[in-house]
Amino acid sequence: MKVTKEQAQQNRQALLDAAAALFKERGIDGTGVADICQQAGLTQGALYKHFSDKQDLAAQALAHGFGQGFGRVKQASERSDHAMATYLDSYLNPKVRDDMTRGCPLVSTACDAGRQSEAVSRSFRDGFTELRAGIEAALPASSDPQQRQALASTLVAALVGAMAISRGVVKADQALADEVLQQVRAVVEGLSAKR
Amino acid sequence: MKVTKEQAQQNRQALLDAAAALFKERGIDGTGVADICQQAGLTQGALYKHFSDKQDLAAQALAHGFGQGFGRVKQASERSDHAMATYLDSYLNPKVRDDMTRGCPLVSTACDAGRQSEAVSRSFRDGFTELRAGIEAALPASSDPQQRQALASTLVAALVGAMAISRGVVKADQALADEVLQQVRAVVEGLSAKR
DNA sequence: TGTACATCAGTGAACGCGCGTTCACTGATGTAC
DNA sequence: TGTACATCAGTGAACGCGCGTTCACTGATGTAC
Repeated sequence: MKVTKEQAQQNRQALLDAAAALFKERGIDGTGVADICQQAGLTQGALYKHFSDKQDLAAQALAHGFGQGFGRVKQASERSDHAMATYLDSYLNPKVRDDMTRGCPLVSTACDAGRQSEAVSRSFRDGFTELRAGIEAALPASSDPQQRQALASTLVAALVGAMAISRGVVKADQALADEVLQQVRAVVEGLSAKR
Repeated sequence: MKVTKEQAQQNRQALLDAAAALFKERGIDGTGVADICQQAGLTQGALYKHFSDKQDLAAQALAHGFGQGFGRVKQASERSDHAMATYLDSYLNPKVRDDMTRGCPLVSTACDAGRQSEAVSRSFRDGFTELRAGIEAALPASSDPQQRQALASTLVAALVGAMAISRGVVKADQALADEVLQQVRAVVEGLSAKR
């Protein structure tokens, strides 16, 4: 039956929430639309009233996921190195590693994104450039703006890589998974404070 | 019909070759066993005479993929910083980015590994520790061995993250994808030469 | 404000398809004598 | 060296299942008068 406009919008958000979480947890190819609809409390037919197909949902869910907190490096009011330390704690966190649902979409879909549609790639790019800009802003001023952005790109790559690797090895070797997180945390903090 | 022992071993290798390539290209969840068997020139039944199930094949194919070249940072005979430069060229290469088949298994399965069996995680860990040891050996001697390993972990994370990000954004923005590769290459080279 | 009705978000069953896995069977291999 | 036969890698068809997507239908919403 028909439903109020507000209810329809709420249902749409529920689908995006469920999709964002499940795609992060199980991957895009590893998640069925039935699971998403069930978690959102709707039937499968309803999904196709909001999204043209699974790829469209994936692209919008990825963008939705970025909008939920990982883009910004905390408040600009704090001192920049302290803000960075806080951000690193929340990013390279063992608890976040063990609950993919809570992690940065950049990590969960890093490999997925290259294998999906161009729309998914666009959402992924937007998420990356936003995060890189946040990291760059938290870096101390540099004489060479190009070097500053290059460093920001490298730090983001290190964060994403470290979390992906930590997740990859954790089932086989939890000590190593923790070690990688700590090591990268220390090195990245050093690099972002320097100068 | 039965086949010589040598032929059986050859068929097994063909399955591992096909699986390693296809899993890298399309992901573990995105690849069907039928595709693998077809590429190896065998029927699906044959696969189960060599591997207990798809997870077993995935774990062994991942290990097989690491054995094909990405573990070692070139010859130890070269000067260490030159060896590193050569390695970075081959690793953070736009052509390798565009042909996942040729890339490092660590990148292609970084997200997959966390979602698969413990056996897959073990293969992933072995590949990571091997690559990290290679990078560490190519680093200049340091007074603090712990710092040296931490730097090696961070550089590997940066390489893996950079390639994954470059692949993620390339469909939407090729210039950005190339830029990330170059920026991370420059920063990593600087970090690995220093001191 | 009250009534008539077009709209359309959501339902739920069905579609064809490809998935991972199994299994009875084949027939060359390679061993036992 | 020659023969008999157990072994087993590989075949190919079939299994049940869950996938993404479609569609005729429902009925409350919200608009037109």
